[in-house]
Amino acid sequence: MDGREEELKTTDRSNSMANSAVFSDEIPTNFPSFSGIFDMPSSCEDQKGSLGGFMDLLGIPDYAPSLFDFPQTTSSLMMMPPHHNQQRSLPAPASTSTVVAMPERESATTTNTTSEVLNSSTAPTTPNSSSISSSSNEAAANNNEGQMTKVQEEEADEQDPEKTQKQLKPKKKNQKRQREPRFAFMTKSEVDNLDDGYRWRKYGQKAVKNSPYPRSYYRCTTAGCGVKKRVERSSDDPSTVVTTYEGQHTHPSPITPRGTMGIAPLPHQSTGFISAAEASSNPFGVQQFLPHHHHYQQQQQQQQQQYAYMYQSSPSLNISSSTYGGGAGGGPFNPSSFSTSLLQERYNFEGPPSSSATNFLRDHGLLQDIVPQIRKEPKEEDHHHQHQ
DNA sequence: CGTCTTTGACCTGCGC
DNA sequence: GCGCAGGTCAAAGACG
Repeated sequence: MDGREEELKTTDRSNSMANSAVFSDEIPTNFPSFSGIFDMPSSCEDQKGSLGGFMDLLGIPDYAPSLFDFPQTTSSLMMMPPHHNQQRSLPAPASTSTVVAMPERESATTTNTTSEVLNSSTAPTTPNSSSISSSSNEAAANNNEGQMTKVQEEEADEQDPEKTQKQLKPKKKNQKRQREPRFAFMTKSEVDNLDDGYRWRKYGQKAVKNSPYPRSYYRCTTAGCGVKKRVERSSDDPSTVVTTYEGQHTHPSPITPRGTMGIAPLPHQSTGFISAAEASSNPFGVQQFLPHHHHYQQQQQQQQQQYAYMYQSSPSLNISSSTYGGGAGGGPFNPSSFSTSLLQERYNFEGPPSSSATNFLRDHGLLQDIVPQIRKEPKEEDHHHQHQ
C-alpha cells in the first residue's frame, strides 16, 4: 500500500482521443481490460455530476463522482488497458483531468483467508476471465442482501453503550478483521478531503511511513452506514491525493451541508440508464443517480486535477460480469450498465463518440472485462517499502 | 448546542 | 516476544 504511489506515474499517450493519461506501468496483466478517454463537454456545467453518474454506471459508489469536482472545461476519464507498458507523456493540459483505473495493493490487514482466495484468483485470470471465487459471490451477496458487514458490525458495536467503552480488547477477539471492498482514487487536487456528496466524520489521522503527509481517516456520518475512507497525499506527488473508500453506503447520498449534492435516486428502469437488477448488483449499496447536471452547479471546490482512479476489489472478490446479475451477486463495476448510448445520453459526451467511448466500449468488451485485482503480495509490498 | 476536527493513546496484525 | 505500522477510539476543543 505504501508503495502504491510509486507505481503511479503521470503519463500521457499521444492518442487521438486522449489529451493525457495517468496510469501505472505496473498494471498486472490480468487487470481489467477497459480503457478509453471520455471527454466531457466544455459546456457541461456539471462535470462532476456527469462523471459521477458515469461512475455510477461503473457501479462505483456515488462518492466517486464528486471527485470530479473541478472547474475545468474538459475532463477525461481513462480506464487502464490491460497490458499497458508503453506510455510516457506530456503533462496534462490544465483543462484536462484524467482518471485511471488501477488496482490497489491489498492492505496489510487482509485476513489469511482472503489471502488464499486472492492468490488463487489472480494467478491466471485474463482480462476477459469470468472466474469468480465463491467467496466473492458470498461477499457480494452478503453486501447486497443487507447482511451485516464487518464494518457495519463495528458500527453496531459502537452503538452499543456497553461496547463503546474502552474495552477494545474483547472486541472481535476471535475474529479476524475482514475488509470491505475498497476503491482508491488518486486525485490531483489542492484539497485533501474531496467533497463527494456524503458527510464524513474524521476519526483519526496517522503519519504515514516514508511520507511527510498524514493519512486521515473518515467515516460516513449516516447512522448505520459504515463506509470509511482514507485520504492521504502522495509523497511522490504532493499534488495527488489518494482517497480510498471502504465499504458501501447503505443510504442515498445526502445533500451536503454546502448544498453541493442534490441527489435523489432515480427510477432506474424508467430512465433506461440502468436496470434495477443492475443497481442491486452494485455491491456498494444504494445505487444513486445523478439525474441532472444542475444538481452540481453549486460545486465550490477548486480542484485542478488529473484524476487517477484506482480500483480495488474486495479482498476476496474476483468478479466478472456474468455473475453480476441476479441482484445477489455483484461487484464494484457493473458492466452491463455501461453502454455507449448510455454514456452519450447521460453524459452528453461531446463530439462523435466513435473514436472514444464508443469504440472503447465495443472493442474492449465493456467493463465486463473487469476482474478486480485481488492480491496479497507481501514480498512485493516489502519491496515497495524498501524503495520508499 | 450540535457537529466536526484534533490528537494522544490504544488495539491489531504482521514480520523478524 | 518484540517492534513496527496501520487503524481506531474518544476526550477535548473549535466552530457555526
